[in-house]
Amino acid sequence: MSTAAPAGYDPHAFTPFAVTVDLAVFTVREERLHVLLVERGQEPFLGHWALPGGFVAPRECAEDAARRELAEETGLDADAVGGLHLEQLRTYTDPDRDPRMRVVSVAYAALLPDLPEPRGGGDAAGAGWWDVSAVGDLAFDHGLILADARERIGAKLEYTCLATAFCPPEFTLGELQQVYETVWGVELDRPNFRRKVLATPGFVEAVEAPPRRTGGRGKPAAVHRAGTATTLHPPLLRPPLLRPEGKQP
Amino acid sequence: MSTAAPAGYDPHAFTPFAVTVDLAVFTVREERLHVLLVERGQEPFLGHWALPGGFVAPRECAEDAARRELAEETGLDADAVGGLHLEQLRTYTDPDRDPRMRVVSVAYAALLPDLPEPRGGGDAAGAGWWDVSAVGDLAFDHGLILADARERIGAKLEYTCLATAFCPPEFTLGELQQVYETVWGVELDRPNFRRKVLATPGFVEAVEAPPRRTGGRGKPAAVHRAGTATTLHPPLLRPPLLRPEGKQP
DNA sequence: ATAATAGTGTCTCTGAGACATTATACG
DNA sequence: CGTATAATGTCTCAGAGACACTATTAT
Repeated sequence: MSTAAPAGYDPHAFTPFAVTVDLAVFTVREERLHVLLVERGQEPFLGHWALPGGFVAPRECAEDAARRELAEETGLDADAVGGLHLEQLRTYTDPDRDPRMRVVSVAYAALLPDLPEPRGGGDAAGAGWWDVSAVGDLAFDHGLILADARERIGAKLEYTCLATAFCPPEFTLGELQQVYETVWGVELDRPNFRRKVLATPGFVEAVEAPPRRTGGRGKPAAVHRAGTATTLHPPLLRPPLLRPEGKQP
Repeated sequence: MSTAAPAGYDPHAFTPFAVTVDLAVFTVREERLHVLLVERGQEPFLGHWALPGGFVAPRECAEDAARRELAEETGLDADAVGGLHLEQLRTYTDPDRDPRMRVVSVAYAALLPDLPEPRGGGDAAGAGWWDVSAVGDLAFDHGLILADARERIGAKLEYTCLATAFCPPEFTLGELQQVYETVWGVELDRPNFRRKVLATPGFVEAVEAPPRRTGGRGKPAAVHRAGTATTLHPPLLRPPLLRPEGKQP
């Protein structure tokens, strides 16, 4: 833009890039955080696991591309994918992140309830849910993207109502608490969690229905739906864990 | 990636995009939030104001491109630009956001102290600081980017120590408070603000120096430097303002 | 009965908002 | 002196952590 580089705005002076989307799709299964991975069927990184993703089409915005890829990978129908929360995470632009060519990738994170069918895409190379703490090295910089996505999701639970996106349409407060505990990797006090959630208008609303069994034993839990609120005021902060109180006076 | 779209990973099947960076560079001048804008010297949007930015070079990551553009626009030397906080905001990918061709833009936000020299780039078309509340329509989707940047900056002040980036190397607590009040558009209670800042270890540290004049009258304020902490626990939340308490049972 | 899970009540402590008071400069 | 700004102190209330206790189911 400066006079020293007037070519900056010259429409013929640009370098062509490929633009892709990569998806970090999370769910909670069996009290563990899981992420959707696909096994690569081509070089580079043939046989390695990677985040699902693909190229952005010529007349498509990145979010539409992400929804399209998500529908392909999970087998969810377009309506379901159209309604769920997709969060743009960050864009990864290291010149060497793809050995073939210059590719910048816009990363998205998505949260799904535990699907009865673990995968939907008829991908020959394989796809499936992985416990995030058991994920090894991923293709490209997808390990970095996955780490950023986990951090972002954890932070978002603090000040948004996003946790309900991990739950089925109707859920118990225990299941909602399990989401927080799984994503944050901590245990929460049940009475306090309950008090906080119910004290936030619009976070959840009670469902007038027969209470749900919890697998057999114990008192059946009341059933709730996600409310209309999107943000938490005040936030539900993660317990500080081992914060070293950095004092050096 | 699914068998229905195997071309997705074909390195010759991608659509070429131009990739740019756009910068929302903020400062606080005269108790108002200001943003750096440049006047466009070419079509499209000739004569309109826009955020500074430019194309990403062939072997450059987006953040390097942003720093390069920032140095060109502000006239800061490379060392100063290399040290300051650049925050990747979002990537804008609407297919029609640039009428000339398909351009995706990675937006960054930066915070600067009030510079003695309002601009540095010898840009013929003009550049300067604008009061954000007096900014009219901008070129492309830069109005949207600017709005997103303001929101992000405001949110970041809540849970990070970023506000010191708006201040010169040495500053008073009154100046720091002014940053919060300017960005948030609210008035804060001075004793409470002071208590909160000083109670956060590593946010600021006192400078052993003669107290600074405040323009003449009144008691001189003690001088502080930015500390080593980067996050605020617990956060310094914006006053809820007019939160309508959305209750509809 | 006991075990297991859901839900309620209560005490306490921290932190923030409101605001009075004191301190130190200038004129 | 009066005025202006910086800094300290105090009161109160909301919200969160800890935890005791009650309720309702299955076995």
